[in-house]
Amino acid sequence: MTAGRRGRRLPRRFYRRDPRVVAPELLNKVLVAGRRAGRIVEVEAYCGAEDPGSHAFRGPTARNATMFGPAGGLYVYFTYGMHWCANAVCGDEGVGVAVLLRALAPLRGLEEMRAARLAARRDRDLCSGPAKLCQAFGLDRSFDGADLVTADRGITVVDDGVDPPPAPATSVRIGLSAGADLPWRWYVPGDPHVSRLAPPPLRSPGAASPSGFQG
DNA sequence: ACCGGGATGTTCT
DNA sequence: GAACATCCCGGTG
Repeated sequence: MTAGRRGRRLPRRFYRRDPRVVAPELLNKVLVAGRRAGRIVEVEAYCGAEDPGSHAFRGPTARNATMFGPAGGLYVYFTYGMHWCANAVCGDEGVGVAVLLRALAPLRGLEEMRAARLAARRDRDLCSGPAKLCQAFGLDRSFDGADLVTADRGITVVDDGVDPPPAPATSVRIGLSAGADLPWRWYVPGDPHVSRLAPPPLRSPGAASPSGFQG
């Protein structure tokens, strides 16, 4: 068949670059897992040994091993005792860099997502956070190390013809202590499925008031 | 709308 | 023992 309306998978060379380049290009691509699909609207870059906020900052461990594997791998980790988060591994093998998938706009398989996300009162809350989207898609440890390029375990990222936003919104990353000042978050301006407009206000004397915009 | 706190357990010091 | 790339609920305005 043709590539079709579901789009075509991203080649390995797409991932095999600096995560700060890959991240904004992942915006408006589509994450597909089984019958569920969602458009990527928010991402963050994690930059390995040069990034104190990255799990890979102190080198390989059992937990972060996937980050040091081939580009296009899916790094799924467990945090806060109950949540899973998913990243697309980037760069050269052995480097330990990745892009965190932070929010999606649900496209297909909404019934399954609702069943997996009983706490979500509105559809816009199904995938509006890194752990929410993993819960909605049923992503857990069993998906760690899946290859997005070959749709290993049924999960992949496709391009369905929608370009990334020409002027993506940027901010510092959400929820970090180390590396909190690095502006490596990108999102689709105005999209209601983004997790938050701006990170929790870090109050400092004389700081300018944040100027977020979104309908 | 905007807070504040609790849940929950793996990973690393 | 502390930290943690989070989420949800219940308070208050």
